[in-house]
Amino acid sequence: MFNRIILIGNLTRDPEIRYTPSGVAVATVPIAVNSRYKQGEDMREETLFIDAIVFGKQAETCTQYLNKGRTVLVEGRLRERRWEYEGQRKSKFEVIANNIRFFPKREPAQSEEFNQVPPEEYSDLEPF
Amino acid sequence: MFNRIILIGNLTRDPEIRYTPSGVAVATVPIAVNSRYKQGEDMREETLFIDAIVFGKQAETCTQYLNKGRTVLVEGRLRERRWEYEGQRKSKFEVIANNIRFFPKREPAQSEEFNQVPPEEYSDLEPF
Amino acid sequence: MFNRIILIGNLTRDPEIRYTPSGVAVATVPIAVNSRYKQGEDMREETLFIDAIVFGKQAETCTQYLNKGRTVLVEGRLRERRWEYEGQRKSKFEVIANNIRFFPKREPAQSEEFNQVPPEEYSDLEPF
Amino acid sequence: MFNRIILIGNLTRDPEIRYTPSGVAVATVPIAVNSRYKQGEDMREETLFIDAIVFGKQAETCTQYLNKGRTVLVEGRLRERRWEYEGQRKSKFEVIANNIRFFPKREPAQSEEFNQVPPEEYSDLEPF
DNA sequence: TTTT
DNA sequence: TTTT
Repeated sequence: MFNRIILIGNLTRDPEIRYTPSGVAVATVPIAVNSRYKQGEDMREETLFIDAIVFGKQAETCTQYLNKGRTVLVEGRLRERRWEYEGQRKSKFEVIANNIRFFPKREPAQSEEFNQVPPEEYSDLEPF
Repeated sequence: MFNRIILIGNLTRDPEIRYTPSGVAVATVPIAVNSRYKQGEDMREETLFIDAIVFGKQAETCTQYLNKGRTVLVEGRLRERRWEYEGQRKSKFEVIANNIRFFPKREPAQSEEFNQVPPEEYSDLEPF
Repeated sequence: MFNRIILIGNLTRDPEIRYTPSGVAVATVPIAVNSRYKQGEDMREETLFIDAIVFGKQAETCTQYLNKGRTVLVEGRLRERRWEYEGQRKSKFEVIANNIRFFPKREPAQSEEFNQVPPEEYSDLEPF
Repeated sequence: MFNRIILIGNLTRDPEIRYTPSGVAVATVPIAVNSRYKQGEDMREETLFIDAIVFGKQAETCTQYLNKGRTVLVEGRLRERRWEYEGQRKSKFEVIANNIRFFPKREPAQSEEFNQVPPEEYSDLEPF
């Protein structure tokens, strides 16, 4: 079947790296993705918080160059990881990344936003 | 920023429809997305279960034509809905769909699978 | 930067395979992608014809299992190949595929279309 | 079927706007998308030049705010437009955009590149 | 637990 | 015809 997700967001913390028993690097890159959409008449904001999981050489590059606040594009597949903890069923959604790209560091003065043309595509959507 | 997800999966139940106070149709379309990927030497299978939320005329078309087992392509954005229930913090990931497409009904005899070439793209990935 | 294209279409001919000097298999998979969109009041149809270029083991699998009429999903990047021929500048757009998936063969009797809900997302678009 | 393309690139010229007989704004936004990929041992660069076609209010926003050199994300579908000119068959590939986003203006001094981790995903690909 |  |  097919499972593809593409996100652009900002790191909410520095990446964390660990290594599998077989020695593969695995980085966790926690990001926030801001969206705006129309809800009837007014614009809503919403933020998605999710971790990207990055492997191998890319994991090491992430740890080396990225830190809190940086903007990245992440491409991969969505998965829900499930486990038990003290008899509790736990679950977490993550993006298993096969591709991550770094956007230029933002200049402190450069407050012009990552601009977004009003998303007409969503104009019929979003009740709740 | 940017938040795009594209999934192909099978309905795990019939869609459910409801209407917002302002009369907009909202359908919940629960799907299962099967993936295969290499983990070191062996192939793993994994299934993502998630609801697509569809609005307006598309919601009505889904309810009318789709049922359990049907295959769909869903395109939209990922969001985490959060709420409180009896003092508990709850949360659920969903796909807010701006586009849904129906695949042909599978003939009962036609058991040939939605085929998938071994995803070389993931060959370096996936420790856990 | 970022260059991603995802198409679902039907093969217009059987795939063709060739091998690079270094022995890598390269398959050409020619597809037709049908779209419908609103133009003002009426629905338009349009078909995109393009070749997917597939490498390695996937190229061999394509040649082995696919033939004219089969439906595939292709994911990759778009590129324009340019060359000279008899003093003429030639060019061709292709999808360099990193992923190709096979849909089930359609049963002859099963004429129900790969259905498409009217794409509200394009409702404001498309003059020409 | 399904036809989706997502590109991030730089404007090679200022956008141009025109209006259809029915008064809909149509902007042409010409972009260059740089890619790097491995070809056997060495890294190759390649640039895709293509026009994004943007409609309605988004067309006007593009003309107002974008100019040569700016970076944008474009999402839409690929199409080949065909016509005759002086007995010659002409054709042009374009992206019919349903979504365009503006990236921040780059500071002149800020020469740090839109960074790209070596795309392991393409490591098996690209003979030619 | 949250970024801009 | 090309951007960084």
